[in-house]
Amino acid sequence: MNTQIDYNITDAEWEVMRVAWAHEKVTSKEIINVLQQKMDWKPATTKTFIGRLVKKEMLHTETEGKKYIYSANVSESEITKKMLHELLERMCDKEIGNTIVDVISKAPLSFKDIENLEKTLESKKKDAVEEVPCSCVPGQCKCQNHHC
Amino acid sequence: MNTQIDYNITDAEWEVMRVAWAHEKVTSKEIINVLQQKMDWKPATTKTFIGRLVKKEMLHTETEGKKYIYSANVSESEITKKMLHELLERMCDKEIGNTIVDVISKAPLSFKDIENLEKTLESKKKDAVEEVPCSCVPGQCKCQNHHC
DNA sequence: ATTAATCGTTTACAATTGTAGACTAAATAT
DNA sequence: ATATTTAGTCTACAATTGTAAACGATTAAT
Repeated sequence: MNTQIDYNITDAEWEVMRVAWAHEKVTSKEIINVLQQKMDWKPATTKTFIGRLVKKEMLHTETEGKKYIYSANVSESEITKKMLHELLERMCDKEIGNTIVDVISKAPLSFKDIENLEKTLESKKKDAVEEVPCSCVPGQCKCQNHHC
Repeated sequence: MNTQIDYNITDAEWEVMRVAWAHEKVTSKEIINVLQQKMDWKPATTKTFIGRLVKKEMLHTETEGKKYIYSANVSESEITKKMLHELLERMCDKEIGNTIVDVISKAPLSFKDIENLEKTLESKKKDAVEEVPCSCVPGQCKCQNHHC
């Protein structure tokens, strides 16, 4: 399908992508402006990141005359979810529940959000288990020593 | 208090920390063994990471005779939460709710986890808002253009 | 008492990331 | 038409990260 996009994105590149995500189409000038404000980056700096993102195929370019118009090739939620997933992968599955509890307790949520979350939990009950099994390699989790 | 620990941890260093977190106290030998298995790292490689973590004060060393015993200076949940927080910081506050919905729908959860989450949501209703305000810089979020 | 195995420290080195100037070609302004 | 701004590409360079060998001081084995 798509020629295997490199989904790895650095912090700096993320700033650029956020501008792309905020607009269907952007010019480099707009990206440069926004990041000059927010990050205090010199135009050249932003240009470098744009270039790297194009090479990685995270940004798509359309030629309009000789100027380029950029647009994101991957959606924000796609990338965000992937990063979140990677982070949760690093911990024992047993701890994911509590971790989400913590996230929720600190998150700014609307009533509607809470409602959606409740619904999600409701439907989650169908595939819930009595006890989540440990997902770690021996030596990288306490579960292997004691009883968790 | 503590002399300002560098909380930035790389992927490779994380692997080392997981071994430290799994034991109250560990020797380098144990860390090296686990990661030789899991990551196929040469002992020297693991040693490098241990050294860097000690320098960053993420790992504490106790001298027992002439050997060192390592232990984590920062808890796993502390670091995990911080990383999660940083990730969520990168997106518009308005989207956090939906993002958590997604996380939950993919997470392995026990009945007990679900119960805890429901309780958390319940208490969250107290400080829920009608509409979460956008948290973005102009140009980095659609909220500034259209109405979200 | 030597030899061999360990353990922590140093040094090495390529790849990635952050930061940006310089160069070149095209577009605009005068 | 010529000067100036703009936009994309190239080059640069230090810091961080991944990967590991080499070295020096011990400790353990023979």
